[in-house]
Amino acid sequence: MKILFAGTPEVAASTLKTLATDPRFGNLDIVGVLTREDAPQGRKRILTPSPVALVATALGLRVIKANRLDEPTLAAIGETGAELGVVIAYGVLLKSDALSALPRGWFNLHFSVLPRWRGAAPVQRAIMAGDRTTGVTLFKLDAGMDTGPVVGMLETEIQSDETSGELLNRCRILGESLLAEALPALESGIAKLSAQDNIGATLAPKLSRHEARLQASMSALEADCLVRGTNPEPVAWCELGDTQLRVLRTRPLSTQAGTALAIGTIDLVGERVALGLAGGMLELLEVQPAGKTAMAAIDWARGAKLPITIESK
RNA sequence: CGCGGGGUGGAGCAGUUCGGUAGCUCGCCGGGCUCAUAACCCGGAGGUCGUAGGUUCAAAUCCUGCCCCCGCAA
Repeated sequence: MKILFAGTPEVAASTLKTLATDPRFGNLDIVGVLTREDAPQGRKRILTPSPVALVATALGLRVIKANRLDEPTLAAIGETGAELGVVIAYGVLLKSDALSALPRGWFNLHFSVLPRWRGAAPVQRAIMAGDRTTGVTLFKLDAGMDTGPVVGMLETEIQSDETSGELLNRCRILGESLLAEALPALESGIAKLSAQDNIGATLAPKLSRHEARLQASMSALEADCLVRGTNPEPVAWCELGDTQLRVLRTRPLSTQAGTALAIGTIDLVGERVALGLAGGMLELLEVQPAGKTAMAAIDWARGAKLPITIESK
């Protein structure tokens, strides 16, 4: 089957590589790869191709770079002869004329169990909300935001110490299994699509840095979910005087008698570095001071002048 | 030329303002105490202070160039 792959970030690039090289997808013919245009990256704002573009180029695939599906782009897609589109985090909304550009339609691999967490940051939102399980869903794109009929889904438990980066990687692998099952079914026409039930739908908008700020008023569990959900992007942080501390790894700490810390205070509790919150204590495991590389919290504590108080808003 | 922080034994930091014996908390090695220990005590190894040049009697510290790491902003 001739397919067009559409995606942009690292997670999509990994799956593209699998689709192109794994024997499970042997009868797949990737006739084109659609990805976002090169974008400035990093401090020096160097124009960089997307991870998907890099992988596609390395695989010798035809690459179409576009941030909008305008006439020329649709024409280029048409020239590939693709029958079906596989979309993973492309980052561009497809409107009706684009949706009808491929005879068999577009199928989006989404990293949540729809209709929960529709939108750009499903994995992060699931962790931040304290969900016990999540998964991947393959559905046919329609005009709405992640609202199309579902081809299939696979669920997985969220580990209590799992970060978004780790969970996303597991979901990626799950998603590849799902595609391995579903693509042949779609090709032969035996796949059944079932409409989403809008009851229970939640939105997962992109995370802002502002949302990733640790608040002293949180519970230890909430804060831990925030830290895990925002790692590796945009990363939880707190303010220490005139500087900021990024908090990469934490663990809720059971509060024993006599060990409670004042709310908003970071100090040593035995051999552990802990942050006192309104709802319990949060052990800091890995942090990154502004201007430094990430380090074990205990190492940071050695050079920091503890106790120290975080500022809240 | 977007703003800013940083590079000092294995780790994290201080010392740089005002040039003059390499410091602190750990780790590591050895010894001691202890029923025992991540606790405590004693001792020890380990550093051309990112790099190249300059100033100076003397540079981690002052001057100049370069390399590398990172936060913010986009």
